[in-house]
Amino acid sequence: MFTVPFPARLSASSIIDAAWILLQEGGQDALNMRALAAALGVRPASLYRHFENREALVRALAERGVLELQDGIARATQGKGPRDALWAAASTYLNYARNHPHAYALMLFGDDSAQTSAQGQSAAKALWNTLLKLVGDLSGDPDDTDQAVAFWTFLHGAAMLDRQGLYGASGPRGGLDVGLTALLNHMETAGGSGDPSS
Amino acid sequence: MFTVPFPARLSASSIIDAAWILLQEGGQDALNMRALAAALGVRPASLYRHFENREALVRALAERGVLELQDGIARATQGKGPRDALWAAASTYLNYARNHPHAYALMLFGDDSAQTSAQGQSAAKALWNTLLKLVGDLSGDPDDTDQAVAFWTFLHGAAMLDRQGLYGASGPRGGLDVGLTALLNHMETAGGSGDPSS
DNA sequence: GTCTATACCTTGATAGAC
DNA sequence: GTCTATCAAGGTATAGAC
Repeated sequence: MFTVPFPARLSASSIIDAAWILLQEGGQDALNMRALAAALGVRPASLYRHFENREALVRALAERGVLELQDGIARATQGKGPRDALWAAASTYLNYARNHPHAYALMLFGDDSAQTSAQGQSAAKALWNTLLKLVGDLSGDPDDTDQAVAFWTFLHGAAMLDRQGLYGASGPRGGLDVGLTALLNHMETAGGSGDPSS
Repeated sequence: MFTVPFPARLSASSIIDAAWILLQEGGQDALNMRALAAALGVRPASLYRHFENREALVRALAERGVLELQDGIARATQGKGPRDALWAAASTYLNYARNHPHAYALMLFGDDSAQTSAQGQSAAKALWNTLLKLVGDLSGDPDDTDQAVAFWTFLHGAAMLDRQGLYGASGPRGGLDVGLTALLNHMETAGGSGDPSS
């Protein structure tokens, strides 16, 4: 008579926590409703009382990842000069992507890993604004989209190549330092986007 | 009596051609054995006489993509000076990724889009050698791995962000030009990897 | 709110007739 | 070499009892 379902065994946050672990350890494939239910000691059907479907769950995970990464960047850049802040942001970004490869992919690619996804757009916008401000602090142009695009492009490329192990056994070596140095130098010397006429 | 299976309706190359179209139009999801058989006017089981399994087919497609891209770069850079050649290579690379987004992903990510894949490694190595040589021609160091890593990182990042539509409605704007300019300038001025002691 | 039970779908792949 | 027929495995999701 004390096996009535109170208090609830599940909650949105406990599900997200378990799902996050599954994602972290086995990627998207490991993140399925059966495995998730098993990890929580519950039946798959029970999950649908807390999340309408798998997509909603994935959305919540992506949001969590973006907030974590943004928070990490904010903390790493606090109190630093423009150039140091950008360097710290890059380092934080790449470390996060390396330590949470599946979450990083989930944030930017969403569910399918093809085409544009809603949470990908949202995550991208959030990260974009974060990086844009930092870049503006160095280049002097508070809306230096071109330099910010270049910076983000480089970071994302490094995150993805690293994630797939495509740098090979020797890793990126000094390539990331070299690239970042080149981009930051260019920001400092070039000032704005390079086309003041527009 | 003339419906005997000669001459064969299928061949490895006709299958690859059809698979390439499916991949191009619908991505990996559209590339399944049923759809492929239907596109060829044949039953799914018949495909297994020509490819041991789906993975072998994907491997062949990845190989085709790498060759196409390498060939395009070779042609675009031919007869150009070092800096122009690198610029042309970048342009060709990004155009290829934009025009064949699914094939590009297949080449570098392989089947699953998670973890390291065999054809990903192979494709990466092939592209790497192509880019390494071009970079060496500009920087002066024939084995300037750091600069080549930076260059490739940027290209891959641009290809992936573009592919996912994450640059937003306004696109990368001048960001790609800015980034490439920064990297090429750095190659010219910095000479080697920057650590002649190693 | 969780359970049992199951429907339903989409895959890749195979056996054996022709 | 292609066919019919079918299996096995994996997934999301729902109805209705408790």
